[in-house]
Amino acid sequence: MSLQLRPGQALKLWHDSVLDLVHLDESGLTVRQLSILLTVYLELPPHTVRGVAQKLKVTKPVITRALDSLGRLELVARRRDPADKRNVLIQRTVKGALFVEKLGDFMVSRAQTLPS
Amino acid sequence: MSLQLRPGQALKLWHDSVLDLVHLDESGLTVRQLSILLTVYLELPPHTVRGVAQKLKVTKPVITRALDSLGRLELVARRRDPADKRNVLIQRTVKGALFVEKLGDFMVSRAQTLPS
DNA sequence: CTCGATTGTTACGCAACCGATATAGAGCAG
DNA sequence: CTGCTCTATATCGGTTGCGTAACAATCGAG
Repeated sequence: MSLQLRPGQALKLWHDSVLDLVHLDESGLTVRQLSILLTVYLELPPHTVRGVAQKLKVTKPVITRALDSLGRLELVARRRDPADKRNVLIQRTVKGALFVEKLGDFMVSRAQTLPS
Repeated sequence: MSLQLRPGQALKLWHDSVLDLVHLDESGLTVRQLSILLTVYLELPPHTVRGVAQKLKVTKPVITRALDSLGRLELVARRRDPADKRNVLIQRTVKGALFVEKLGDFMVSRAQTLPS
């Protein structure tokens, strides 16, 4: 089953949710950082720097720097891959999980207030 | 009529849409800039610097700088208010309208591919 | 073991953003 | 006109992000 959504609804939903995110902004997140965060929390592990870089179509240093920032905020963590020590595994954190969960709740409640 | 959306669906929809946005990224938009852009195009004019600043709960210089950037990208335009020349009216542009429209289309098509 | 390939990080120069403060221009009450 | 308020912008120092290029660590084929 697919979700039917008209452009006007979609944009309003995005607008409202982004506004919530800006208000929640203890962080100063970039669109890229947000994208990385959601990728790590929504797609199946394991996540490597290279893999995420390909997914976002950006260079690896971009991911490294974003992980520095997200790590400082404790929204994600890094760990060396024991199997192949060249790899870095991007891991979830409690704080990050709560943050993402809050984002989802915002969007759900915003969706309920959309005009038909 | 409200739109029923489960948290998992909402987050996946956001993830997919943000990913599209990052790919479309000729711009390097900030979450704040995106928020301003959507506000200008979705809410009723007129939009002033002060008004948008209140809406986003940020200071006015933040809006001024964001308008500099968005103006450089031709996504919005500025005009002095003839009635009260202290005000600056934030106006829409063709390029900005197309950009926002594209965002809406992305989200609509992403919504259709959501699992139920 | 050796060497090329792969992974992630760091270094560098540059541009953009931030918060806070100061400033310039316009309105408005008296 | 005078002074006070309001608007938006300019300025300052500091922080952060970017792209490119170099780098160290690790793997794996031969």
